[in-house]
Amino acid sequence: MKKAAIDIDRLFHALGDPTRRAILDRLTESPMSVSRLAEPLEITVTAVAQHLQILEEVGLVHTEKLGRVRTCRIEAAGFRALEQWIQDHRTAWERKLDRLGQFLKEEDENR
Amino acid sequence: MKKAAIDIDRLFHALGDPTRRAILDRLTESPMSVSRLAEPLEITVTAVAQHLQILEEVGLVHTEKLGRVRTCRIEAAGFRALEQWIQDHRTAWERKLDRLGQFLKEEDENR
DNA sequence: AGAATACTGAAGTCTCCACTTGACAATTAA
DNA sequence: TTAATTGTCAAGTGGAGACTTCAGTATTCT
Repeated sequence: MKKAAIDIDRLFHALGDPTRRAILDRLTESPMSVSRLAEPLEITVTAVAQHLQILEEVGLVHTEKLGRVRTCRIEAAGFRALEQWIQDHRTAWERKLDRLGQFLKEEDENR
Repeated sequence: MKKAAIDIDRLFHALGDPTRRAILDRLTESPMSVSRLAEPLEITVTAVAQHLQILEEVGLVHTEKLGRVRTCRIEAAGFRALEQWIQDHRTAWERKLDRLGQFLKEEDENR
């Protein structure tokens, strides 16, 4: 009965948006409120809240509301899931790329 | 005058689609023609070709046409770009997460 | 040559997604 | 208490993107 597994689909999708990556970079500096996050981005607070929901769903951000302020901070789970995916694929990838290595040396004139 | 830099936006976007990841996984086994790639996926050859174009643009796949057959194989550049992005962000991320560590221990009862 | 194979290009459909607006709720400040 | 701040909810708009179909081109097979 674990936390819902992080969906790699949604993870990549979440990271595919420049605004969301900007939010993450910003939160890397320090935790921050929603409206504070919205300031430099030229979009509505509502839009930022929507991005935050997505980021939270994939475990890249954690938020918590105290009083009227929702404080957002970065979370490790999503990042770890991404690293895990890469880990899982690097092996197969490198194996393949090694096999290709020989193959490509034979036609090395076309680069 | 280097190759057009791989756009991290497009990279994440490319990897965000399950069909495209399936194509990649498939190509990890061995190089393959477009129509061969299309077989197990339940979509048109045209659709697969469109996916391949995207994958090629972000350096995850390399294709080459000989005669009437276009052979597709996996390429390292995109994968490396992804690892690079992670590398660049892990530091900041971990620094932040460490700082958070102390903070979170103090409220460790809510998990 | 004629038929099958392997793709390509253009155009259309349909769904999803980023973002907005506008109305509202809750908290804090004056 | 009134006003400002901070965010939330519901609904709508516009554009991108994952397909499809159909018509065409080049190559290989018979």
